[in-house]
Formats: sequence, structure tokens, C-alpha cells
Amino acid sequence: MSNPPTIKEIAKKLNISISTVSRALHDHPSIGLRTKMRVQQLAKDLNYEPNQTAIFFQQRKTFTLGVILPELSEAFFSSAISGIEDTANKHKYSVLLGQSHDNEEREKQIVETMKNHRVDGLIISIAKNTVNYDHFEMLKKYNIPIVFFDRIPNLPNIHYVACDMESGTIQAVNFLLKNNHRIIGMINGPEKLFASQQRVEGYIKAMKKYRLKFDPNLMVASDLTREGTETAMQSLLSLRRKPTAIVVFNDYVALDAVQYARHKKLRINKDIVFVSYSNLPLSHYTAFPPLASVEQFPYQQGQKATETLVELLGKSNEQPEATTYYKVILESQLMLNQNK
Amino acid sequence: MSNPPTIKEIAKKLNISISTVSRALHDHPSIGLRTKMRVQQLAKDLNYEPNQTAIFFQQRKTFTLGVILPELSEAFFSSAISGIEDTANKHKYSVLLGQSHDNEEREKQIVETMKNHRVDGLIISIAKNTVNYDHFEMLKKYNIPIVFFDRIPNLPNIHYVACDMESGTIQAVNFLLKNNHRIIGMINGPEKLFASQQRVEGYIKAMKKYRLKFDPNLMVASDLTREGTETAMQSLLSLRRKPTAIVVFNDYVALDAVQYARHKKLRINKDIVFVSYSNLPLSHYTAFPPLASVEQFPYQQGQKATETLVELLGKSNEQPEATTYYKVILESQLMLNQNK
DNA sequence: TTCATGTAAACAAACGATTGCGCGTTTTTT
DNA sequence: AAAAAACGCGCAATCGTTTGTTTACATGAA
Repeated sequence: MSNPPTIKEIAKKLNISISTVSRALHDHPSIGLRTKMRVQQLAKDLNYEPNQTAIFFQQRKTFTLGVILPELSEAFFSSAISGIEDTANKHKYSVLLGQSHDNEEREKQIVETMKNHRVDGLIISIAKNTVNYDHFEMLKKYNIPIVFFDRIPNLPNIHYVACDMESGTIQAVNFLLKNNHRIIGMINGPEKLFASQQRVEGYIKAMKKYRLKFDPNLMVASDLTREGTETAMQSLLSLRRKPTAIVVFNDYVALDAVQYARHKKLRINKDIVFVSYSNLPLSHYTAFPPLASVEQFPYQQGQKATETLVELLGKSNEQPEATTYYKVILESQLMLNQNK
Repeated sequence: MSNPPTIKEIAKKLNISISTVSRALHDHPSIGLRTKMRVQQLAKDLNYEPNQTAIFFQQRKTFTLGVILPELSEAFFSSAISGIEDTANKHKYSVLLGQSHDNEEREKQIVETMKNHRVDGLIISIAKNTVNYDHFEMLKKYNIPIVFFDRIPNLPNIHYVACDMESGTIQAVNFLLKNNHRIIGMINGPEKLFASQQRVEGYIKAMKKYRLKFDPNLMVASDLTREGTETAMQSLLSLRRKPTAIVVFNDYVALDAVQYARHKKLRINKDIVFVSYSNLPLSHYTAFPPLASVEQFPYQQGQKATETLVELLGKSNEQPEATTYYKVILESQLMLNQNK
């Protein structure tokens, strides 16, 4: 018999019924001590392991969390998935993984796959150009909860975990102002992103506090490609009021921006300084690191998102329709990069 | 009816049998065109999706690959998982993820979980101090194939994908020799690792080719901690024949080694040069990058491992015991880090 | 003795889908 | 026109487990 043992086999060998075996293995009170022991002993001897697929099927629960991320190889997301996996594991959940490659079609398809796999819930950071959210809405009908994190869709009733970029941006701009920069540029990301809007808000608030006027010319957007960033830099550097400091959307963009500045013979941290939002580990090892970075704690975001989802899954059994929506906000934090 | 529709429902509504519905949806030839159409139409209208958990259960196949990696947040592994996910997806497989955190106990427990989930196969890069392989052997009984990659256990009959470090090491040492270095140190990893042994081999072969004698003092090991690396550096730098170049086990170790050297007032790339094995992306952005790195192609390793596993899974249906063991070797390759 | 109570175990349905087999009806063959 | 083949579909078992209900027996009280 090469097949894994089943409770049926145990039942037959002990000449008792299947249900008795099942109950014995679960320490059900209505089973006598004698048979309970005999069953448990034999189960151990046979190396019995319950067939989870059968249980999943029967219980309509898979103890599996679906996770959909844009790009697994990006440091930010790989930290996040690490936090997710750790937390899921702690709560006895497994993680089913998919990467959208920032492609809406693929995202949809993965959602479909995960739904068919009957994951208990989903954790999603959406593709950057997803504009249609039907595939998320649809899951509500199937009672599969979603917790979004970091990249969250613009939808009314959703659960999410995110890092507040406004506070970090305020800290960043404050830091620059304190260091006597007065003309501070910003290279932001796509305007649609909530995170972009928060950066703008933070920037403006910080400036206001110093009673400085907001100059819209200092605010440019990049589509996050190298070319987009170069165009952005170009427009900033060609201003009459040329910035002495630039706050950049993220580390990847910052690397391009720094390179562009160096190409233009600007001395980094002298003629111009950069502050960024960190995605890269070890960015303090880089040759021309941003002076400071706003840390977004991806690992913690992953943790929180998972904890939220697990809690949601626990509750769903109690009151079916007590839907309060979780909005967990982590504070971002400015970190100075001490030069090595 | 909030529950997802089933073929049973379809059958009832159309007043036909369940089996007919099932066959109609699979385009079975024994179903008439008329009913086939009616079924397919209704299925579409009801938004019918087959319950995968039921199918998994019935078919004893989950179309899921288990993946166990030491640390998801490390760049090397996050690239690998990216390759794995992409390839699995292409072949209609899903990915169930676990991270061992280089902990043998945890690794065992994850293997157990994955077995119970009835994954069809496993892709594993083992924890660095796993010495007992029983949990892997055990899977053979359950007919769950494993493909190891990068970090492979010392077992006779296994499938694996790995990067040949010997050739890369030869290239690295050759490169240094051509640049007139004659005293070349090596900071290697734990001796048990196959990858460490390959590095030694490569080093010795390259030296032999140049008819240079192998000086064992130039070969030291680090346990991959900062302290271990510093001890290693110390012993190299205190040699009478002091190396002018050092080949370092990996980028993380290299960062520590470089820092130690700088601390000792050595000028990087002048007094001493480093060559490393790359784990970090963008290492050319770092302040004092190794002159060159041996690339190990983690994404491709992931791809290959997945393709191998998928092939294995396809075959297992044909001839149960035609066990040839796949040993896929990718060539590592030296990449020069052009300074920016 | 008889009826209620309690205990230990068996029975059987259900979860959703697949599939070998069989059976009636129509079509083809001779 | 009768026998054979083809078609179209239903029956029922199966995968492994859980769980509500029932049954058998023993024990105690009335």
C-alpha cells in the first residue's frame, strides 16, 4: 500500500466505524477512553496524516492566504512578503503567491486563480496602472475578504494597511528647511496614486508652517521610468529659482535623478541634495546616497496586513455583517543616512 | 443563494443529470450539441466556476508547487522566487510559499505543512545548517518530487539546479591574474557547502594554469557573520605575503570585508581589490563596489528549477519508475562592475 | 419489572466534481 | 425488416473527512 493511510483504513483494521475514528482523533468526549487510545496508537503507527485537501473541501476553508504583489524581486515587496509569510505561519495559514508584474490583466487572472483555489482571504498591493476594480469587488460576493496594503485602490469600503507618507514628507521637508534649504523641489509619482497625493500634502504643509509660499513649478511628476525622471530633473534644473534640494518619490527614481545631476556636473550633497523614500536596503552603501530617506517599513506593513486579515477571518464566523473597515496607518519616518 | 453555483444546480435547472453537465462543460463528445450549448450558456449566466478544492480532492492533484527558501527578503532569493512564480504560472501551477529562516526545525515543519496541503512537488533551497535530511527523504514515500536549487543537500539521488561556481571562480581568479595580481586571497564560506568547495577548486585550478603555487594561508573561511569576516580579513592582512586582491564568498561578506579594509586605511581598488559573488542588485551603485562579481543568475535558476519540476510532474504519470535524476548546471559568469 | 437516563459507537448524508458502465433511442447496415 | 452500430444521456461509485442523528446496551431509579 503506497498510498497514504486514511481513517477508513484505521477503521477497518480496528473493526470500528469511520466516524468513531474521526472523533477519536479529535478527542471527542463521546468516544471511550479505550478505543480512543487504540485509534490514536494505530494512527501514530501508520504515520497517519489527515488529507488536507479533503478537509479543505469539506470545511470550505483552506487556511490559505492569497498574496498578490507587483514585483517579488523588488526589495520593498520582498520584505513585505517576508513579513506576511512569517505572520501567516504564526497563525497556521499558508501563503499562495502571485505577482502581477504591474499588469492589470495578469492581476485579474491571478485573482481568478486564487478565487478558484478558494483562498480564505487575500492580501494585495495593486498593479500601478490598475484602473478597473471589478475583479476586487467581485470577491465580495464570494465572501473572500481583501486587505490591501501600500498600493491601495481608490474604493470606498475596503480594508487596508498603509504607511502615511504625509508625515514622512513633512519630516523630510522640515529637515531640509532646517538645513537652510529654501527652494525645495519634488519629483513625485503618478498623480493618481494616493501615496503621491500624500506627498504633495506633506510638502505643502511643511512649507506653510515655515510661512513659505508654495511654488507649483517645483513640483514635477515622473512616471517612474528613467526617461520620465530625467525629464522631471531637466524641468527642475531649468527653473529660474533652481532648487538646492529635491525630494524624490522613491529610491529607484532617486538613483536616476542623482545620476542625471552628476551628469550635469552638479556635486551631490553640495550643489544639490536629495531626500528619498526608501525601497532599497543598504542604500547607505551606495556611492551617492540621498541625505535621508523616509522609511516605509515594508516588513511591518506585511505583518499588519496579515494580522488584520486573520482577524477578519476569525470574525467572519461570528457576525456575518458587522462590517467595519480596517484602516491601519503606520507612520513613516525620516532616517538620516550617515555616510560611511 | 449566496453560495457559488455548482454543477448540481445547473443540472437541476436544466433537468438533466450532473454527469451530463460535467461532460458538457468539458466538451465531451458523447454529449449532444444542443444540451452542450444549453449547459455552457447557463454556466456562463450563473457565473459558474468549478470548485477547485473539490477537483483537487478528487484528482489527487493540486496544481500547486511548494517553494521553501531560507530568506525571502534577500535579493538572491527574491529574484529566484520571481523566476519560480513566473514559470509556475506559465504552466498553470500555483506557488505555495514558505521561508525557513535558515532554521532546520522550521524547515521540517514547513515540509510537513506542504505535504499535508498535498502540493504536487517542491522546490527547495535548504537552510544553511540543515544536517538531517530525513524530512526530504520521507517525501519520496509520498511520491512528491523535490527539485533543489542553489543550496543543495549532500544526498545521492536528487534532482537539482545549481550554478557552477568553479567556472566563475576560475574566471575571477584569471581576471585578477591578468591584472597582475599574484597574491590572491580568498574568503570562503562554510566548508560543508558544496558551493564553497567549488570555489576552492576553481581557485586552485586557475592558479595551477598560471603555474603558481597554492598557498593555503591565502584561503580563509568566514561563517558569513560580520565578526567571522573581520577575523578572516585580519588573518589575511597579517600575512607576510599580503594579498593584493581578495575573492570574497558573496556580496554581503564583501561589504563587511571592504569596510574592514577601509577601516585599516587601505585604499579600495588601489592597495587592494575585491572580487565577489553577486547577491545584491545594483551593487555597482555601492560606494566601493567589488571590481567584478560572479553572477549566479537567481532568476534563471528559479526558472530552470520550476521547469524541471513541471517536467518531472508530467512524466510521473507515464513510467512510475523511470527515475533519472536531473542535475542542471548553469554556468556562473564574471561581470565587471563598470564604475559610475 | 419497567421506564428513564447516560454512554459508546454506528449510520448516513454531505461537500463538488469526475468517470466507467449501462440503457434506451435513433440511425445505419445488410 | 431485422440486426448492428452509434448516439445521448443517466446511474452510481469514488475521493477522505466531518458531523447530526440514531441505535444498542448498560446502569440506575421508581
